[in-house]
Amino acid sequence: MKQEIKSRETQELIINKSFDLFYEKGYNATSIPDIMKKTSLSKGAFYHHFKNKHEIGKKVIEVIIRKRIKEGFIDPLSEIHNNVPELLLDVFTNRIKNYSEREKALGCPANNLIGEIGYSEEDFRIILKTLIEEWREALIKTIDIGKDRGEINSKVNSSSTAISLICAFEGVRSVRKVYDDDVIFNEFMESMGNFIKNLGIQQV
Amino acid sequence: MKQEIKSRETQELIINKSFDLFYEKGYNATSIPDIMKKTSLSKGAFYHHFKNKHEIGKKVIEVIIRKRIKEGFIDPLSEIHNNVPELLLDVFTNRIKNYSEREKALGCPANNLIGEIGYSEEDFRIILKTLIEEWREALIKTIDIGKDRGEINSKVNSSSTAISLICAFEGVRSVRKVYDDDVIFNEFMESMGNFIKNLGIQQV
DNA sequence: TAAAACACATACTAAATAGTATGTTTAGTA
DNA sequence: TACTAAACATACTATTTAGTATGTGTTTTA
Repeated sequence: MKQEIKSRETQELIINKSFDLFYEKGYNATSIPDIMKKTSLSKGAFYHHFKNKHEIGKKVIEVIIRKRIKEGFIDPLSEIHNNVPELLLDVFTNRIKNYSEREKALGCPANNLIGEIGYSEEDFRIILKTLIEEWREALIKTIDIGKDRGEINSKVNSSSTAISLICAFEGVRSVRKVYDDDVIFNEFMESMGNFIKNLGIQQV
Repeated sequence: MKQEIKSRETQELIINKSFDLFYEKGYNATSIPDIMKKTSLSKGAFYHHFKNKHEIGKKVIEVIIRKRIKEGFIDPLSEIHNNVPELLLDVFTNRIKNYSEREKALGCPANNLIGEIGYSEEDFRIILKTLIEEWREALIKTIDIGKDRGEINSKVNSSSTAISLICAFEGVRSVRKVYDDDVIFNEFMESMGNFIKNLGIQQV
């Protein structure tokens, strides 16, 4: 039993440090020695727990990145007692204000990985797709609730709106990376705010 | 004279092949031997014309990526005889339909680079920022013309709208990378279309 | 309590990589 | 026509890398 706990702790340590480095330097620019230096463990420890770099990449996406999306963007949608447009406004704009400088400068971990992988890492693509789909489905549900309640115009296409919100959000986090100030975020929030508010207004 | 021409041709060849590989595999995953294999030239040729990998990275952004943004997104905005919302609709949605499978799967080269660089490549960041700024300024001008002509609501914030258009567009191209079909593009275009159309409608 | 299994550490290999040093050929020049 | 320099090619170095093989102490189990 003691061994099992130790093993899991070590695995978690390696996964966490891997995420930190992938986030900071990117997947390709991070080596296994890099990771193990951060854990203060040896290379033997890495290869005891994981088959290769590709596998830790998958684990990082499946565990850490998934958790971040769930806790940061999906779970907050359950605060459904709020008015839906306000809820969306909160998740997609207000939240940005609370990002740390590090998070602003480094952007979205999932999006960075998407940018980095080409045709190459097909496995990563599939997992990332699943994460986006989960996010999208949660958003669609929320928008549909808003429609039922009359808070969102019934003519709004929930699915296309959900995807657009995700895309726009991933887009700013990406574009913000090349800036060194918050101008882009502020301008984006204004426009995004209008977009969300318009979901509730009768359109032509 | 003959030498100068040869030299420039070789440099262009190296830059072009570098772009192809950066686009397909990413910057970090592309090695100089990789590049030179594509050019059928030797390593000596590379280091004769360029100082190191970092320098070819800068050149690729400054020359190729800049040209792509200019020709694909800035120059078309000069077709100003068109109605501005329609012009935007064309540049930001219709254009997507004409992308090759390769371009759909690989996403936006500029955005991929942004995703890949962390704090690390500060030089790249600065150049990419300049490109985005040029794009944004062109968009602001276009939107302002639309306002003057009464095609766009005067209450619309040109600057924040410009950034949002760019962000949303970069966002879809990124998100599309994890999918293997055009559903995301189609859904995005619908929602983006509404956003652009709303620019012309009196808002509350 | 002996032995098997586990959780690592250490030492190594083989390949790839950035970059250099030194050719060799061709084009410009005095 | 002799010299120089540019445009490469070839050969090499030093480092980093992924991955393996093998060791050692600690649990777990039979």
